[in-house]
Amino acid sequence: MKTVYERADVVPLLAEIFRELGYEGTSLSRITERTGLGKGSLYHFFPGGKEEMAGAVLADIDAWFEQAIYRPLRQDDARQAIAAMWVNVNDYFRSGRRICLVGAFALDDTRERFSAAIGDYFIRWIGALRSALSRAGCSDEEAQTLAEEGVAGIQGALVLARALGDEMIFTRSLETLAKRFEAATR
Amino acid sequence: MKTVYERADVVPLLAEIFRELGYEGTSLSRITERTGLGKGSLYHFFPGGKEEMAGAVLADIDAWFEQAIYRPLRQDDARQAIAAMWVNVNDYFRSGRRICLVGAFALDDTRERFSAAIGDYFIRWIGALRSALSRAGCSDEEAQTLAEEGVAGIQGALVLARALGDEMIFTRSLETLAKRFEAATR
DNA sequence: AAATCATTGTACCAAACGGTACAAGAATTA
DNA sequence: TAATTCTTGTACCGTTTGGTACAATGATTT
Repeated sequence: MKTVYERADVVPLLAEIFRELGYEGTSLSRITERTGLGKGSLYHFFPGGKEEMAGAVLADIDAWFEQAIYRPLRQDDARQAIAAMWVNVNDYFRSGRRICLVGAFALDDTRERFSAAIGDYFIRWIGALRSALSRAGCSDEEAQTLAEEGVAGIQGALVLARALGDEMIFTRSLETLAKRFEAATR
Repeated sequence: MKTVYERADVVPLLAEIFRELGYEGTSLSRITERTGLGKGSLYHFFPGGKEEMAGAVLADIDAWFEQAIYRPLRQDDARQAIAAMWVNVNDYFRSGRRICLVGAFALDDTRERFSAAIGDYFIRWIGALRSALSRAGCSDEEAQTLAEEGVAGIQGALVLARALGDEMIFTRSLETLAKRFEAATR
């Protein structure tokens, strides 16, 4: 028996599984089959079972967005951070081939289990984006409206891209949003 | 034993259950408990089981959107039909308390089962909206972009409203979109 | 009223579910 | 090397899953 994995190595694998199958659709047998880890290992790393696994995935996602998206929006040059956001988001979601797990969890009953993490994720995204827009010259009201429109637009573009099996519509939607932001901050 | 229900009476009940729990999260026991119908009745109306139930729900949704949203957008006065769309969509989704089942199905593996119906729903919505925008004076390119932005914006607003447990953000997002459309069609 | 058809509740099925127990092997420390 | 801790595979648990069979009752037709 080998000691190959650490908890941190498993989380990204779990993330991909939850993304594809959803919370209820992800069974322990699918997890063992796709991670190669038996139930022994799984319950050793995540004593709380499936719920703890999904929780760890959400925390991991949150940490990534915090450092790659939110913090730059709050601290760095506003226009540059916004421009970087479009690029990073397009990469992160693989041009729409990958979905937003937080958004997906929000849509069904799974939300009840993780409402705090789900709410936080979007509150902080909108807040960080609003901060950047304010610094870039938008009025408070305009910054709030535009920030909500941007985040909602990304989530909607993911739905559309998956529904139509079309990556181009995702990238195109981001470009449209980017243009709106540029028009409002010059 | 009574003969109360018809197939058509069950479909809206099923729709609400699938909306709340998702496809995988919806078990036959939850269905029997919330519809009051035993497995006997259920499999009598839907011999194909859960998949046929969800298929019937999607067909029902599609029919509603066709008559209430798409057809007016294609046939009636363009500006009026667009204005009516925002109102009808806000009502249909109960200000964001209700989600779009088609969008939710698109996000996870459930898409594989119903990809044709899911794709159709969004293609026809975008197409109808583009038609109205064109008739209202938009260029072909602008109409396409704006139609995609509108449908994506609605889907994203549903995600946000559910994630934040906030109805106002949904209604507010629709108003923002409506203003964009008005600015582009005058 | 007899016969037919539509509807329904109950009992049942094998398979899969999430989770637990635990002994045995690996890695680390003493 | 001995003791200890960290990992892992396997077997097992009770429950729930989607689905089937079928008899019994309701409504409808003849």
